[in-house]
Amino acid sequence: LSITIHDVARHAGVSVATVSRVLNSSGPVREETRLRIGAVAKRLGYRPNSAARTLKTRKTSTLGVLLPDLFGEFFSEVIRGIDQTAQREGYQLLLSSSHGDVGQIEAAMRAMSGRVDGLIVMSPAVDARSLATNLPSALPVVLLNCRVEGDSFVSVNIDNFGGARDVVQHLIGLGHRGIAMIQGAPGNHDSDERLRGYREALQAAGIAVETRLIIPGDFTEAAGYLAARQILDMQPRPSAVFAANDAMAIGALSAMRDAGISVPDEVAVVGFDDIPIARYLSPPLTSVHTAIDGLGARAVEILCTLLRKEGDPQPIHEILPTQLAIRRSCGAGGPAGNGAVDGSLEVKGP
Amino acid sequence: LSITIHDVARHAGVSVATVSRVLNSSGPVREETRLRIGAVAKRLGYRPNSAARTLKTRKTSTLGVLLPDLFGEFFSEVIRGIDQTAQREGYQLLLSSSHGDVGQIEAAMRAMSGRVDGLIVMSPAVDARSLATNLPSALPVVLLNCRVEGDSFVSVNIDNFGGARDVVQHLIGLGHRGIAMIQGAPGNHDSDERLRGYREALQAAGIAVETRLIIPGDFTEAAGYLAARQILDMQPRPSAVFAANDAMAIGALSAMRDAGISVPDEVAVVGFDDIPIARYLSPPLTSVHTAIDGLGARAVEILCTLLRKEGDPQPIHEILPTQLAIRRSCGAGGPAGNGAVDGSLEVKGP
DNA sequence: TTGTAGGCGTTATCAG
DNA sequence: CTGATAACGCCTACAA
Repeated sequence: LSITIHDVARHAGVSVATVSRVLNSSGPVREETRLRIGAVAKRLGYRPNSAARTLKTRKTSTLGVLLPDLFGEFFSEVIRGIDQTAQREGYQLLLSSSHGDVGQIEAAMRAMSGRVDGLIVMSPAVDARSLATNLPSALPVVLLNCRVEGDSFVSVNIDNFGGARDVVQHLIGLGHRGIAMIQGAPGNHDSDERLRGYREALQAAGIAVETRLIIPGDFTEAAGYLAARQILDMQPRPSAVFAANDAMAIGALSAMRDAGISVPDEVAVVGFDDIPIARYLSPPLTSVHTAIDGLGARAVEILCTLLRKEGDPQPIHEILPTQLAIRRSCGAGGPAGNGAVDGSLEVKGP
Repeated sequence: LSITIHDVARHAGVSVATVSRVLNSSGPVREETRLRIGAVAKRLGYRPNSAARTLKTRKTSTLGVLLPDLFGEFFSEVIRGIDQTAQREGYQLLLSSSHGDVGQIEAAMRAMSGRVDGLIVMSPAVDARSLATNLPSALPVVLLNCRVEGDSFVSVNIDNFGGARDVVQHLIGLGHRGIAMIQGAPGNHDSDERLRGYREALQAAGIAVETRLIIPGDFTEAAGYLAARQILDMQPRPSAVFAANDAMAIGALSAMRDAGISVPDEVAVVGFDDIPIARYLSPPLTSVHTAIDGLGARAVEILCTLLRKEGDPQPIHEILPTQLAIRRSCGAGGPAGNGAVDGSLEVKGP
C-alpha cells in the first residue's frame, strides 16, 4: 500500500540500487540521473521505510531516554535540553518515564534495547550490575545525575555538592550559625550530595553539624511545609533553613507565613534549582541556579560522540557547575522589586 | 552478532516457524515443544528483533507524541498521563517537543510517520490541511487541546471555556464588577477559549465587556508581572484580575506585592490550571483545577481504541471538566492556613 | 556509471 | 502439529 524504492526505480527507469545510491549519497551517480530520481521520489512522496532500513543497517537513529517519576519543572527542562539537542543531531527520542522501582526501569530498558542506538538513563535506583544484565553490552549509555560506581560508565552530573556548599557558605557569611537543612528524597543521589555540601560548608567554618537540624523530606512542597513547622518549634530556633530544592523551600515559606514568622528577618530561607518562579515568590527566593536543560543537552552531545566513536574510549565523568542566585529570602541582596521585568538573569557567580 | 530466532530453533531442534508460533501464541504447538522452546529462548536470552517484526507486520507498538514548546508543570503532567497509560497499553513513546512554528512540527510529523502506529498531536499551529498533507491518511491521530475544525479529527480538550466562565462568575458573585483579564499566548486555542469564557460570564451578568480591561500576555510569569503593573495604573482600577494561567497569576501577585497592593483586600486575583504550588503562594491562589495528566491519559485511551478499531468510526470530541479551587487570593474561602498538610485536594465543585 | 542478487530477522502461507 | 519457503523494503558487494 505504501510506496517503496521499487516504485521510484520503476518510475525513473532505473534500478533500485541507483535509487538507493542517490538517497544515501553513497556511490557515484550521473548528475542527470540523480536529478531525475530526486524529482520522481518527491513527486511520488516517497519515504524510506525505516524498519527495513534499520533491519539492514542496524541503526535506528533513535535515542532512548529513561527517567524516574520526577517533578514538574525539572522534568520538562531536562527533556527540553535532550529533545532540542537530539533533534539537531538528527535523532528521534524514545521516552519512558514514571518509573518507581528498579523492576520497572529494568523492564523499560529491555523494551528499548534493540530499538535505540544509545541510551540516556536517569535513575537513582539503577546500578552497574542492573545495566549490564539488562542491556546489550555494546549499547552506549550515558548516566544522568546518578550515583556512579567505578569507571564503567559515562556520566553527567550537576554539581550538587558544590552548589549546596556555596549557598550554605553564603548563609554563614551573613552571620548565620544555626542552619537547618530539609533533605531531599532518601536514597536519591542529588539529595545525598546536597547534604554532603551542607556538612562540608559547616565544617569548613568550624560549625558543628547537629543531627537535630537535618530534617527528612522528599522534594515536595508538602514535605517542606511540614519540615518548616518542625524547625519553627525547635529550641533554640535555627536562624536559617537550606531546603534541598525549591519546591520544599516554597512549602517552608508557606509554613512560616502561616506561623507569622517573617522571612528573612526572623528566619532566612534558601533553596536549590532556581526554578523560574523562584524570583516571583514572596520574598524572592535565594537559590542555586543550575542549567537543567544543559544537563540534558550535554548528555545527548556526549552520547552522540560515543555513537560516532569519536570520543576516547575512557569513561567521562562530567560535572556541570552551579551559580548562586541571591535574592531577598536570605536577607542579603536583591532590590526591593524582584527584577522581574528587566530581563536580566539575576544570576551571580560564586 | 545478536541472537536470532534461527538460533533458538536450532538449539531446540525445531524450525523457526514453530518458534515463531510459540512466541506469538499463533497456531497450535504441542505442549512439550512449547515448553522446550520457551526454556531455550530464555536460556539464550533471545529478544525478537523489532525492526524485522515491524517490517513484516507493519506494527510498531509505538505511539508518537508531538508537543509544542510548553511550560513546566503543564508539560510534565501531560507527559506523565500519556506515558503511564501508554505503558499500560503496551506501547512505547516516540516524543518530539519544543516545536515553535508549523514548519518544525510538520517536519516532526514526517519524521515520525512510518515509525508509529498512532499519533497524539498537541499544537496550536496545526490544522486539518497540515495533518492531511504530512501524514499517511491511514494513521490514527488524536488532537490534544487543539482548535478543531469540522469533524475530520478526533480530539480531547480541557473545558477552557467552562472553567474560565465559572471562575469569573465566582468573582462576580463576590461583588466584583471591574474584572480585568490577562490573556494567554496569542493564537493559542486555550487562550482564546478562556477569553471567551470570561466574556460569557460578564455578559450573562449584564456587565459590559471593556476592551481596555483585556491585557495581552503569553502565559509566562514575566508577562503576568507586566500586565499587572498596567492594570494597577488604570483609572478606575479593576477590583479583580483573571489571569489565563497560574504562571501569569504568580507574576501578577509579585507585581502587586512590589507595588504595595494587598491581595485580596485591594485586588482579587485568580488563575487557571491549579498547578501544585498554587496553594503555597502568598496568598494561596484561587484557580481552575484541571486534571492535566487525565488529558494525556484520555488521549492515549482513545487512540488505543482507534488502533483496535473498536471505536465507532465517527469522530469523537471529548471535553474534560474543570473544577473551581477556591483559596484566599479571591477574597472568599480558604482557612487562614493553606490546608497544605491535611492531604485534602481542596477542590470544590462548581 | 549502472544493474543483479543475496540477505537482514520475522511472520505467514502453504504443504506434509 | 510441524517444516519449508516466500515475502516485507532496503542496502551493498559484485558484475557488467
